[in-house]
Amino acid sequence: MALPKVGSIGEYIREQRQQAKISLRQLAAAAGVSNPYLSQIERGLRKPSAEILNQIAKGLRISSQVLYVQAGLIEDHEPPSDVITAIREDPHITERQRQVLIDIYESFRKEGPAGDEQTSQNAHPRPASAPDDEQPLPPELLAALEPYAAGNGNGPVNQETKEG
Amino acid sequence: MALPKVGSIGEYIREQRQQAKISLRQLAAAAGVSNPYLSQIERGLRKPSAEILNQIAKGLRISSQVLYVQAGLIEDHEPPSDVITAIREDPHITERQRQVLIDIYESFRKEGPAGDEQTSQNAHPRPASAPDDEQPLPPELLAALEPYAAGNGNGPVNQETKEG
DNA sequence: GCCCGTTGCTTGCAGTTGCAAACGAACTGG
DNA sequence: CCAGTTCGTTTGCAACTGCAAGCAACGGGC
Repeated sequence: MALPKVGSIGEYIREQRQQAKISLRQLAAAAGVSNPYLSQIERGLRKPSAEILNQIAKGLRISSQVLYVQAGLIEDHEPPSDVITAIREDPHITERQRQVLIDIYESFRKEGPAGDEQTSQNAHPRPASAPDDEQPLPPELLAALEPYAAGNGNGPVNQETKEG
Repeated sequence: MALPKVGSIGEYIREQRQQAKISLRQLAAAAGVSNPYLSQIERGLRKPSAEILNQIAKGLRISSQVLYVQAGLIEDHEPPSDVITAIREDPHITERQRQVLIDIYESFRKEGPAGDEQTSQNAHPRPASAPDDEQPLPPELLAALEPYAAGNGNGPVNQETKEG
């Protein structure tokens, strides 16, 4: 995270644009906004909305989140060091799966305090290619997890709020 | 179709608010916006800016990112999974545990993409209600995980490589 | 009947976003 | 010198956000 803290979102955009060696108009075209408006944004005369910000991020080929954080529209993004938070916020898994993952993680934390096992913390970790071929997981273990994977079976998940 | 989902974000907010069992005005106050404006947002008559969206997310106690994705302001494909990233960067667990967690998570993603629960993203994990019938995890399952919990692979101060 | 508090919705208005058009400066080349 | 292009900027205006104020409906207490 060697990015210098830029007070203004506009300066950051301009920096990124100049690093990419593209003109203001080129970025404006790529982002789908007008050149004058982008000029004003970069100089801090306008406060772009999230939609525009998202388009600019696309045009710059950078993460929207990074830009949002720069704009102060997103909290400091703590996930990088908080597995529990990431699991809690993941919209792709069911509530049941969430709970199972958290439980397993916590049991791991209790089992073995790994001490100082530091790994390379890259900004873009590789997807799923481990250099050493560890066996993924025994099928029996995954089979044991399956009933949890589907939540409570087939009923619509609604057991959450059982307090009228 | 630049903004066809203006309505969906409002619906989502309303769902989350009603799940949290708070009134429109209460959320408006918690989010620091006016009640009429929140009403218009929920009904899809207004497109809230990212700033307002962030405040509403805070008032709802949900992640800003989740709301932004719902609003279509963040591309969902950007982070393959914040959970994976968080697991990979967690220094408290061993490499072995990391792999197990990732495997389980990915198996969950494959198992239950049913997509029937996505919207009930559990805004308030538990305001102040009694815990329901979610058993943490059967001990047998944790027991099955134990051999993986201690798997070192690279522990500097540890017994030598005991292949499991 | 009446009053009071809460719910959500509608209305007018200031302030802002975002753009089309036009501008001056710098560079190319005839 | 003038014509052509590209650069970032400035200007005037339509459209929008976001709010203060006010509205009708539901329910409880006297």
